[in-house]
Amino acid sequence: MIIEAATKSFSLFGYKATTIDQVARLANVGKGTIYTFFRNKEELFDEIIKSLIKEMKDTADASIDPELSFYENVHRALYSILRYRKEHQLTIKLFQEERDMGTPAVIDVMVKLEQMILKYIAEQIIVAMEKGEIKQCDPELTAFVMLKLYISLIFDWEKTREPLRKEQILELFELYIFKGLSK
Amino acid sequence: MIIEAATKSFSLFGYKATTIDQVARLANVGKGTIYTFFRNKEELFDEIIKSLIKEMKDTADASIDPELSFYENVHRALYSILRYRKEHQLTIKLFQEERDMGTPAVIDVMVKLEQMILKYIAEQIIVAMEKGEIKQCDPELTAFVMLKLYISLIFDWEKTREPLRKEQILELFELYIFKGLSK
DNA sequence: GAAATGACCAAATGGACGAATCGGTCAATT
DNA sequence: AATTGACCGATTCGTCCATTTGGTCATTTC
Repeated sequence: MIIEAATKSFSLFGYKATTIDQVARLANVGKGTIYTFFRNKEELFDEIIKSLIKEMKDTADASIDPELSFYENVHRALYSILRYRKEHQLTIKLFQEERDMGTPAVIDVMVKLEQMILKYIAEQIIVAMEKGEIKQCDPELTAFVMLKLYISLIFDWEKTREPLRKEQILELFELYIFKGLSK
Repeated sequence: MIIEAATKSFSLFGYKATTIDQVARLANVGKGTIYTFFRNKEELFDEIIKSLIKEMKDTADASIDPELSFYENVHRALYSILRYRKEHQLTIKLFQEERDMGTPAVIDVMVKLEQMILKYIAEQIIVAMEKGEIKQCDPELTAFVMLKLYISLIFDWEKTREPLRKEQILELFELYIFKGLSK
């Protein structure tokens, strides 16, 4: 009940604007009860983020299709993960709070989230290299480049221009990262 | 004298923290004098940014060597332009002010700066396509991807990891954008 | 007697409001 | 005709103090 109430409140109001009193009220428990299960507000927050990360990972895993090529699978996994930022209440709120207020606890969590995504991609890259599907490269750096390219295409491009369609993003991803511009 | 004093003050204190009184004092003129040459604070600022842009353009032009390949020239031009952000007092200050305070006038200017860079790269890309050096692609979008990749490699990567050397960046740029990861 | 509770505390936050500072004007001066 | 700084309204700053916040713990509950 506490986790459910806290998730709802964090999603609606963000980390800073969520008070323990409110979570206790929403969860129909006394305030002290929360502190028998969580050492403090941040630990409660971390617990919720832990399930969020698990959920994202599962979604990404589910989006991968062994029949398809590596680059298409990376595209699918990345796309499904990054859709969270745009469509899930909690991640939207946290993303805004990080940008607008710079709440330290939120920054911490967003860094963790990015690290998890990078680790996930890097693992896929290592497998693809072992299979001989792609050239030898630094997995960490390649994952970083892929993620940044995606974020640019999905979030930054839309700030000033017409949003790109899903297939367009796939094409661009293929063109720039896999095939290369050289003739 | 006014422009010189204003440039110094903007570089040292940023846009918001620079007062017209201070510029007048530094320039050894009365405050009213400034308003006979510039309609307001923002116009004075824009004038200074105009010379900054010209300076950046000249530096980029100078860094291009017709003997070298297209991708190496793009790398050189981008690298020299982006070095401004790291080494020039004024751009450093403005970059910080945009990130930390979100001063509207500064955001405006930084958007203009980015547009100028994108336009510059797009022009280079169009020429390279005409020469048949690279595949057909959307110049605007390609310029966008190149710039974002560069910014990621030069600024974002360094936030949490060992900075990349110049040659490393060149190699990565070649690998991801030009050759592609596919075998 | 273990778990739950809410009154309680120190610390952080947020208005309220007067003082100070800001960008910009303009009559007086050079 | 060009320059100036006193001056103006608007915004920001600093300093209160009342309120709220995260967290504790003696008391109550089952």
